[in-house]
Amino acid sequence: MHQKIPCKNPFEHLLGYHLRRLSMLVMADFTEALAPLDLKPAEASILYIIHARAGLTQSEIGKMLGIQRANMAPLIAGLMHRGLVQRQKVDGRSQALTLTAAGETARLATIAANAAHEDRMFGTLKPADREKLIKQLRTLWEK
Amino acid sequence: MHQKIPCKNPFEHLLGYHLRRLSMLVMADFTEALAPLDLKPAEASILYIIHARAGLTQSEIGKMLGIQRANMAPLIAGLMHRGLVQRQKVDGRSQALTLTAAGETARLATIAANAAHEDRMFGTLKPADREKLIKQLRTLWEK
DNA sequence: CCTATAATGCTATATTGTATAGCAATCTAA
DNA sequence: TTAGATTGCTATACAATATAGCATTATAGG
Repeated sequence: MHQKIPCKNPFEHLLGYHLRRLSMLVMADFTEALAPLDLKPAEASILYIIHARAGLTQSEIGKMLGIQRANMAPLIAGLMHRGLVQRQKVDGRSQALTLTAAGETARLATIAANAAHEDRMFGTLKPADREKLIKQLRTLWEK
Repeated sequence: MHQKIPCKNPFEHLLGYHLRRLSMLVMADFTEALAPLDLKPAEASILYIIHARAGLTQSEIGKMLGIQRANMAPLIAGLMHRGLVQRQKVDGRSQALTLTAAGETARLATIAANAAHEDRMFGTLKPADREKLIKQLRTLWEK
């Protein structure tokens, strides 16, 4: 038998625990940072993607972001209704998505909000550590 | 889950993005690892805490885990109904919580499941990197 | 002591994010 | 040509979380 060390916080040595706590904190701050722009995180992500890869269909975007087809429908409908996104028939089913001028304006605003948010959350890390952390996290979740 | 489409990813340089993707992946695996034990992550966490700090009230546990008083009530009721947790009056309001024998058995099972889960998720990292990562994440979310 | 305030446990309800089922129209491949 | 897959969508279900309010009890100040 090995010696047991009394531990007040039983999660102290669990990576998953700290990961989740930080992730929740960061998401809360991100949500708050986007609120003045009247955008939810998922909506902001969609604007990002459409800008980077204009012409994708909403199903493809959903696959990239891990959002179901069924849940993409009202999201895109909302963005279109607000004039941030427009679509164009590709064939009888698919519709290519692009940002409107207003959508691009909104995207630029979220870029700024996001940068401030990242600094708020991770500003205490040196840029090199920040970059290294990104690489570490990415290799852990990608494949 | 979802298929990954080759793309230039506008989130590549965002720490918050990778943090969230990894956190979601890890939570999904954790939930799956606990499923055979018929425990949800929150329930497992509660067993951990009660073991480490027997005698706490459910409100205090809630504060430690970030769970509202209102949401603790059915959680604790469920654990008691399953005979994993018992309580004892402290005064007219508060009740001190302790694990039953069955609760301790369940806790030990989750410890094993959790260890396997952490290895599955983070096993590619060297122990030193793992420890460093924990410290980094903790300082980012705590205080 | 008495009383105002706070804490505890709880119910009921709302909100949110996400998951499932199924449908009509359309495309694709055998 | 036709079986099967894909797209967009509606409706619905579910789980986690948030809010409001209540009865009981504890605590602190006068």
